Amino acid sequence: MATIRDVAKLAGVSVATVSRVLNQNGYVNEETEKRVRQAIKKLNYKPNEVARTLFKKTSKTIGLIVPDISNPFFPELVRAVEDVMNIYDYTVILCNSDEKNEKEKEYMEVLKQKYVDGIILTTNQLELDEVSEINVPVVVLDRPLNHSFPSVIADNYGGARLATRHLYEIGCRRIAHIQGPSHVVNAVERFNGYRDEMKELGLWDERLVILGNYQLKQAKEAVLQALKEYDIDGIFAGNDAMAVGALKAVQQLGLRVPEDVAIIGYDGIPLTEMTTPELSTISQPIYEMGAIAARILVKKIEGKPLEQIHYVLPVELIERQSTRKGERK
Amino acid sequence: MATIRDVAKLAGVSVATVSRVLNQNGYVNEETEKRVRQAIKKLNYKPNEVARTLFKKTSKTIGLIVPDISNPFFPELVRAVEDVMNIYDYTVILCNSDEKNEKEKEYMEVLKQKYVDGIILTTNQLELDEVSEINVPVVVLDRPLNHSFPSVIADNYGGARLATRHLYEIGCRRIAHIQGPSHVVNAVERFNGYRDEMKELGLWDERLVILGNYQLKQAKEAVLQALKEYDIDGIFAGNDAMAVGALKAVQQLGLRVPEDVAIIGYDGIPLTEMTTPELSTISQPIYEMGAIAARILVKKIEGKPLEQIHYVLPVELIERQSTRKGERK
DNA sequence: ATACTTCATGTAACCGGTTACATGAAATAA
DNA sequence: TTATTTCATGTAACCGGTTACATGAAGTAT
Repeated sequence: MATIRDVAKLAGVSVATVSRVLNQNGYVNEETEKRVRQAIKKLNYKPNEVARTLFKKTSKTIGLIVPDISNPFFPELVRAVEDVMNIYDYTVILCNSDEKNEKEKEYMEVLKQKYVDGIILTTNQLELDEVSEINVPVVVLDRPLNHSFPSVIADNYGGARLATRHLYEIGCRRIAHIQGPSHVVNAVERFNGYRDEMKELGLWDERLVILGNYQLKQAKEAVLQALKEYDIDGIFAGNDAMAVGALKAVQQLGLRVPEDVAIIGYDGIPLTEMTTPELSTISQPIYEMGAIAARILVKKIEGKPLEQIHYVLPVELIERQSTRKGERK
Repeated sequence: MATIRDVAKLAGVSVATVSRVLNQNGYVNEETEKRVRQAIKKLNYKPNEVARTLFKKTSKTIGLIVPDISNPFFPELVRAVEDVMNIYDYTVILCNSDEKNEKEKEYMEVLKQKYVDGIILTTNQLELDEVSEINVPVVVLDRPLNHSFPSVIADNYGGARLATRHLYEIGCRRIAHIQGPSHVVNAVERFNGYRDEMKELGLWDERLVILGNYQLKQAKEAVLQALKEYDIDGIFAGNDAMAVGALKAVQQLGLRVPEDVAIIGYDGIPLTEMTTPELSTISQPIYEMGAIAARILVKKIEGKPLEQIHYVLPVELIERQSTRKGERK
């Protein structure tokens, strides 16, 4: 591997001059520049990013901490972040935290030691004091963490009300909700939206709340149970995976979707188009969330002012077969 | 941020001694070590990885290049790589190539400049000369690239024969194959397996080969077309997404799965359990593939000998409703 | 003619670690 | 008692870039 000193020697100039050519700053004579560029080409010289990082204290690298990339919500988010950061010549270190505080903290530490220029974080866990001692730009994604950091989330509360009202409008009156894990903030907000909408509709009945953990299997079991115990004609699942679980439970009991039980999910992951019947869902602008978070982070890194600190993106009702009006009795 | 010199000063020793304590090499007096550790704690000193990397030429970071993380085959693979590398204290830079030669080359270049210790590559494209000039350990994953690099793949050919024979055994005689894109090596191998098995069964008919591009939508359209033109009673899809496309096409035409047309996919992604009927598939040990690739890479990085260079992992037939024997006429 | 810019380039310190080498004390061997 | 090891620590070069500062030539304003 050629170094800047090799280039300097070959071109008959000092390293400073080579550096000037490389970074296009300072004065360099045209002829000299030509010689330097030739030397660079001849030696196939590529500047060592690590040396540059050490001096400049900026690595053109960011950290992205997600709970679990194999959870189908995250790949698109990660992809968006990578795409945008790539445009700005940043590279992305991917970290899976499994929502574990310990892993998150370890990763934060490692990322800092590697001089990442910023971190995008998807978590509920990190407590204020821990995060605030981080002297690296941070953007919080998908889950509202706390005040001080810029954040990008979707309108969980509003989306939940939308889903609930939709079920009501197609004729459901006994609308159950499969709740996500209570330590996940957005799951709680969705529950709140459901509860408030149900109260407003005069349909609230706490027995219609089914506990889920965002996983298909557990949701399926829970719904099987619930369907036996209570009269239910609509299910609003806290995420799409649980909606599939609900779908399977309903079908297993020989009930029809949406005729007997209508189902709507939440997130809008591609999966919802693959089931039969296709699932209605509240679609979050997943890609856009990732892209915005990335753009905000770049701005913070570059020290530019943010027009806005907290982004709450609108969600959208996607009506598919699992809640089709005409198909309900 | 405290540096090693701050620690040295506080502990009243030289930087060399601090470094010795940090790296547990060389002689250090017990008392001295204690003082140094106290200073480290007091200053909350964390060594600067970048400086270390510059000198040692090893960054404890690897690059992972995949076509597209939002393709549902890859999240699990990526997760496996990250998990294993994490154990060995490596960090993973994720790159999406979209199978584009240009992006791959750019990423390779950037990764090298960042002194990554190794690269895991999922590609068909990179030509021999380009890759061989890379002086970083490389492991090829999922797709056989060429001889010189260690590789981890699953038995595509064998899996395809297995799938085809399975359809035969449950009674299918007009077995179609939805082929993946011809520039993807594993798609070609799956096709070869299908073709050879069909020939051996005396069922080969090239009109039964349907062109797909690994995407659901395109496969659905192609299958709709094919079902109208030819008599087909079984479909072996080159991947699971296309199997879902086939399922939708068959259902749209009012045919039953598996009674009229049996369907089997390939890959074994979680999605196959979410459809109705659930999809039979040839399951690749996705997580294991990623994990093995990561372990091989670590060995190469550490200069240890590999027991084996090319790993071809066995695949497994997962029989679900879409090919259930009893349910076929 | 003198002073001040602008242009062009080089020297060397610096970023924050690691380590080869030097130095010397204490312990052990001959 | 002297020679050799082992233990303990420090000095300074090095990794490969960047840049503050110095130097000097050429151009131009006064």
